[in-house]
Amino acid sequence: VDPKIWRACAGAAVHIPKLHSRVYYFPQGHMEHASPSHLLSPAFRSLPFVPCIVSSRELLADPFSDEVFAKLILTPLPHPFHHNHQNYGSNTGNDDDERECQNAVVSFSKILTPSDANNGGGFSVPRFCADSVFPPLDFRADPPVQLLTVTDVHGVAWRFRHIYRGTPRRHLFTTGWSKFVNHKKLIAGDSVVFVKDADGNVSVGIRRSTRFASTTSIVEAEQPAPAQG
Amino acid sequence: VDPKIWRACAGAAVHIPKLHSRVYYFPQGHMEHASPSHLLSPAFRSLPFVPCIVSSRELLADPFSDEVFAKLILTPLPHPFHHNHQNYGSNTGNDDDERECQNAVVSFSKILTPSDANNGGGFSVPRFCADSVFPPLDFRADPPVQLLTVTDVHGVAWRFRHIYRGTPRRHLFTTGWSKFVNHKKLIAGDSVVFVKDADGNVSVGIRRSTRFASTTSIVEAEQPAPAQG
DNA sequence: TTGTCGGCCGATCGCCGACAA
DNA sequence: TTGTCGGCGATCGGCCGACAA
Repeated sequence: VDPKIWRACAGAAVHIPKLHSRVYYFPQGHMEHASPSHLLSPAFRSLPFVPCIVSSRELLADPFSDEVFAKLILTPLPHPFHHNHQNYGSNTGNDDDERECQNAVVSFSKILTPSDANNGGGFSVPRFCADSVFPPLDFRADPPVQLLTVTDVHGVAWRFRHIYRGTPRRHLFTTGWSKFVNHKKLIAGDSVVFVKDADGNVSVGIRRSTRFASTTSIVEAEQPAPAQG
Repeated sequence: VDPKIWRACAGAAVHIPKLHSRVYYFPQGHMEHASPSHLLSPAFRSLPFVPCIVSSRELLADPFSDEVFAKLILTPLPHPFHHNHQNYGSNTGNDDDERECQNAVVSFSKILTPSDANNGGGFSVPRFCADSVFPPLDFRADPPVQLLTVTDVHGVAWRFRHIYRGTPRRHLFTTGWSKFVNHKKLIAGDSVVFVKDADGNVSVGIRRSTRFASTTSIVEAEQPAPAQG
């Protein structure tokens, strides 16, 4: 998975330790989050924490739900960390892919409204997103319209008809949007993330709202969110 | 799963040993059919066959594909079979459910034509099926029509509009058929099996044609098959 | 007897500007 | 600036008899 779109989907608050960095593994915390059947060597289970090295690091996306996650392999260190050890890696600063992300990358996320997710078929493109992420329209045309190709986390290409119309004028996705919503099984409250890289290529990621088993809608509580990433 | 519809789906050639009957387990044959990861005790792997008792027997259907299968648990016998042993069960004759199936049960199977599986939405009901399996229509009506409710292997009810119309007259399923085809993901070459029990209740089962990875259609080769079960 | 086709009608999809928040 | 609505035109699903195999 491309690190730019991965990072945009995960959000700015998520930090994944870089390769070869030193981390502490907390067996107790892991046990609480993992499934009950998760097995852990008894030698580690009783320790409060285990010093480790990140020996493998992959940014992945679920092939069905598109949800992003990281796969880390931690190798226990034979001895606790010692200050000023010569083989220390750095835990601070940015990873290579994080640095790359900050380099000439623009992203924008929007929580889908009921109208966006409806079978009505359209998507209201916020003005800022159209101006800063998508290729500029030819405003001499009436109405200005273009075919936009974006790629998802798996590299699959999706095409949206991007039009600027209506009174007052606004940016919209029409043809192609409904197919995307249905295929990704998006509902109101989910988010879409558009990312433009340095070459002007646009990617799209999705972030699903946490859906409770409760019958009450949580869409209201999810509404107020910062739009720009 | 109801044994009547299970047997109709499996076909007359399929024989499942009855409970408590004696069977031979062939490890080599099983290994060849099972997935490579299937584990088998080394104690059994080298034997040509293992005398067993059928200690559990269930007729099941895959919840997604509707394909029927049997789950047997075989308990190895400590010693090879001896003739005239007092605890011998019988391997011949019919199981209880096979006997039940033969009792006042009528079934009919048809391989779906392209027209049956098309999105056109209809199903040509063969004359014999309409006469012998489905409840009789009121031929005084013009056209004769009724709403037929059938249950699948999971006990889910499906409703088909059964009408006798056209020139020349023929039996057809219209409303409800397309929904069934799409939900079961049926294609031309697959079969449907209708079963009427002694109480006149109608069940429906499906049997999928073996589909090869090859790009050539196998529909032609599958066509000539006996219709009545 | 029954598989396939073209015609046709109604339902749904989805594009549109109006309007208001 | 943008969310929702009603209108309406295009498309599609699916019911029909004709016809032939």
